[in-house]
Formats: sequence, C-alpha cells, structure tokens
Amino acid sequence: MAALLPARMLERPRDVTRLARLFHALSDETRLRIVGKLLGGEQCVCTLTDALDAGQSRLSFHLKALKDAGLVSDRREGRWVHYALNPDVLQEIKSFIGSVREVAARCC
Amino acid sequence: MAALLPARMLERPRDVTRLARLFHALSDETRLRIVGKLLGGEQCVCTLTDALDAGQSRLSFHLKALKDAGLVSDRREGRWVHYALNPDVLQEIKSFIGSVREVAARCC
DNA sequence: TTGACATATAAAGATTTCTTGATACATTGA
DNA sequence: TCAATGTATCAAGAAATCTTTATATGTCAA
Repeated sequence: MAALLPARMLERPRDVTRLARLFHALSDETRLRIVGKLLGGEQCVCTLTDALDAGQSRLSFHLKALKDAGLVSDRREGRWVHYALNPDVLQEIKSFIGSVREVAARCC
Repeated sequence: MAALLPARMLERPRDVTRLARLFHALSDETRLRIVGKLLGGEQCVCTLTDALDAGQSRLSFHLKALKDAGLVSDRREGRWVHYALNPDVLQEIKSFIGSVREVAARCC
C-alpha cells in the first residue's frame, strides 16, 4: 500500500479493499482483546485461551482472521503455536488514519 | 475514551466495545469511499449519490452507520443534508493505533 | 507405533449486516 | 394547500460473520 494521500487511496479499489479488510479484522471485540493480550508480547494460543476464556476453535477462528489481515504472525514451536503483533501493518493503519485526520482537520 | 495505554483500554469492556464499533464503521468499502469523498470537504448527500453511483437508500444506510459511530456529523440546509468528517474521532483512532503500534514495536 | 495433547479445519445453525424496493417525512415553491 | 424534491426509514431477502460441536492434523513422549 503506497504512501499516497488518503483521498487518492480511497479511490483505488485495491486499497479500499485492503483497508476494509484491515478494519474488519479490528472490528470484533474478541479480536481486539486478543490484540490487547499480544501487547504483552508474543503469546501461546493456550495462554490466550485461558486469559480470554473463549473456546479453542473460536479463538482459532479469530486468530486466523487477524493473521489473514496481516495483523499478526504465528510461529510453531513444538506442539505450541505463538502469535505476535505485526508492527508494520499497525504503522500502515496509523499512517492512513493520520493522513485522513490531517486532511479532515484542514477542511472540516 | 480516556488516553490510556492501549493494553489497559483493551481490558475495559466499554472501550473494547467502542473501538470495535469505530473499526466496524470503517470496515466497509462503500463507507470508506464515502470517507474519501468527504476529504474534499463537507458534501451533500446528492453529491455522494452521484459520485459513488450507489442507490439512495443504500447511501443513507451507510451514512447512518458512519454517523452512529461518530465519524461524521450532518447538517440540514433546506432540503439538503450535508455530511462532514469529524476530526476528533479520527484523532482518537489514530492515537489508539499509534499507542498499540508503539508498544508492539518494543515488544514484538 | 501408539496415545496424549495443542491447534486447525469443517459443518451447521444463529445472528448480524447489507441491499433493494417501497413508503414516510421534511422542506420548498407554486 | 398541494406537488415536487431530497433524504430517512422500513421490510424482506441475500449474504457474510460468528459460535458451537465434531473431527482432522501435527508433534511429542512413552
């Protein structure tokens, strides 16, 4: 996703689709709580299952949603799988919202 | 929404709910395209209907979603209703993502 | 190799969201 | 007041999303 003015990005179907997917990944309470836990550093799925008292397959579903959006990455270590936030994509979102905000502050 | 560390915010049910709603509002392509148009300044619904070639009731539906989330505000002027972005809420989102990003960059 | 454990995937139903077409509401000008 | 216009709301169906239960996959230890 190039560093374009947001007004231009929001006219490019590809960027619009990508942004919609990113925001969708963040639009669910369970997923936001997962993000909250991952702020403490990489976490094993088992830790998250305990901390969020969500069923195992439910957690797996949401972890996949976050992963498909690129917000987290996973790493297998033996039987365990660890998930971690992907700062790059967070930076992307921040830049986008930041530019939108700047333009809006000027014009609105 | 207080200026808390994101890890703490994401443990507060109210904040989690609010954030999920904000992100949901941004998770639809039609709504993102509306935001793109509003970056050109306040717009009449009729302008948006033309620019996005979306049906009138469909547009109304999405404008309501953006308004309910607090991302835009509306102003009636005679028969016309104008919508504009709300920079404050954009700033809120930016701050949130920014803090998440910072923490993530350190720990991940 | 087998059994146990951690996680992922699949299938089905429940719920939510989106789209469309019809209708209601508000404002203006005649 | 009435007709025309711009916008909002409603109702119904379509589509997407989420939850749950069951099953599959992968890894380790015995």
